[in-house]
This record gives sequence, structure tokens and C-alpha cells, in this order.
Amino acid sequence: MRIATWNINSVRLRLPLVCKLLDEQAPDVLCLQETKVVDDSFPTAEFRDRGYTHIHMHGMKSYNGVAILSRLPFASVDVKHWCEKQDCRHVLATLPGGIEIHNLYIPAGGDVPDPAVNDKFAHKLRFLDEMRAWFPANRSKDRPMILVGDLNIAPLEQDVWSHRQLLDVVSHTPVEVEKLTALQRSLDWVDAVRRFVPDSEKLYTWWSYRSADWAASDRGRRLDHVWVTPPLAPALTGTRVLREARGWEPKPSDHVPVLVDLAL
DNA sequence: ATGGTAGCGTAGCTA
Repeated sequence: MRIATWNINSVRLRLPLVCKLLDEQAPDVLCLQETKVVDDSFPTAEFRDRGYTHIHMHGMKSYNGVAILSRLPFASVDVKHWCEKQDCRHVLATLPGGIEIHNLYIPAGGDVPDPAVNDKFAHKLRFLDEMRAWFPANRSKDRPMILVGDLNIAPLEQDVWSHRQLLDVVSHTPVEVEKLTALQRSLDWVDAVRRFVPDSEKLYTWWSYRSADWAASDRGRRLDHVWVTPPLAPALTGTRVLREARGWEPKPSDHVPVLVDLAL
């Protein structure tokens, strides 16, 4: 089973690139974030034509929005809301084998890493706290589950281009990293990508648009993740971060797809 | 310390 996750920053504008990914990598399941479209306007036809007939989307006007496209049928689907908001950041579905997949778009958190003066950062921290409480209260680590998405946090030192220079930059501050790590530990989630790429090796999934030459400066961050619960860890066979997609023309996303293969 | 780009939707917010 091949699982992919990609923040595409508008599914309508990026539709040709999403189709390119499906054609070239043939994931069984593709989780999208920042679809930026209401459900009635979601471009389902192009995906159905490619065999992705099972589509679970949850979108809103202009902002956020998540979707799961699948060639495999869903036994059930759901959406979850956090922080008393209806902002379309979390969908889940049950895949064959009883595997529950969670597709998340965690709040970016704004610019100032202080919850006292920045409501967006306070929202991000609360979102993490609520998830940290919900998962162990509602799910067992013995259940086969996959958690993917744009978590908007680069937890490891080699997940950013400069650990020292980003300690005060939202996405890599100690308080966020600690909360994400607490969430990860709560169900013994395994970082599927780091299973195959040593922690000592630089690895990024996002490069800012605000750079003259993203590839030359290479100031990236690993914001997009795939985690699995312990029952699925032995099934992991490989992973891929599709760095070249950052240069796909026209109009690349600032995030690239992350793919994980499981022998199931 | 600042500004740089992108998408939505057509001003200004979000990233």
C-alpha cells in the first residue's frame, strides 16, 4: 500500500500537478491539505477518471481544507474539529484491513512565537494539546493507524536548514516541538520517513515562496509527516520525499509530496 | 531588522 501526503495550496489551481503525481507515483491513497475550496466545487471528475473513486473532502472558502483520495474503499469516514472551530483541518477514513488514516492540517501559528500576543500561535498550541489528549483517550496504540499531513512543525535539528537560526521561528520553537513530540509519544507513533533517513541527515518538505532561488539557497523545513502506530511499523518498506516537485511547472506548491510504502 | 512570494477574491487575510 502506497500512501502519499501533499499540501497543494489550492486543489483547483494545482489540479494538473496533482494528476501528474497520481500518474507518476500511483499512490493508493493521497491526502491533500490546503485545498482552499468548498466541497461543491472540489474537482472530483479528474480523480475519478484515474481510479480514485473514493473521495472524502472537507473544505471551506479560501482557507484550509483537507481531502483523502483513494483507490481503496472506505469502511467509514469522519471529520474532526478542534478548538471550537469549524476550520476544515482534519478528516479520517477507515481503509481495508481496518487501518484508520488521519489527514491533518495543523495551524501554521503566525509569525510571533508568543501565545500571549499572537492568537494564531495560541491556537496552534491548543490544537496540539487537544490532540494530545484525544488520541490516547479514544484510540489504542495497538490499532493500525496512519497519521499524515502538514503538521507545520519541524521537530528535529536536521529538519531545518539551521537549527540555531530557527529556534525563535514559528515551526521550530522548543514549545511547539515539545508538544508535537508529546503527541507522538502518546501512542508510540513511529516517524515513518525517519525510519529510512537517519536523524543526522538534512531533510525538508517545504521551501518558502519568498526566495529568489529555493534550490540554491535550500533553506527548507520538514513540515509534512507520515506517522504509523506500532502494529504497522514492521510493514514499512520505503519512503520518498519528492523534492523535484518543488520545481514542477507551472506554479509549483511550496510543499512537496511525501510517500510511504507498506507491505500489507 | 526587514522584505521577499503566493492564493483567494478583488481588500486584506493567511501562509
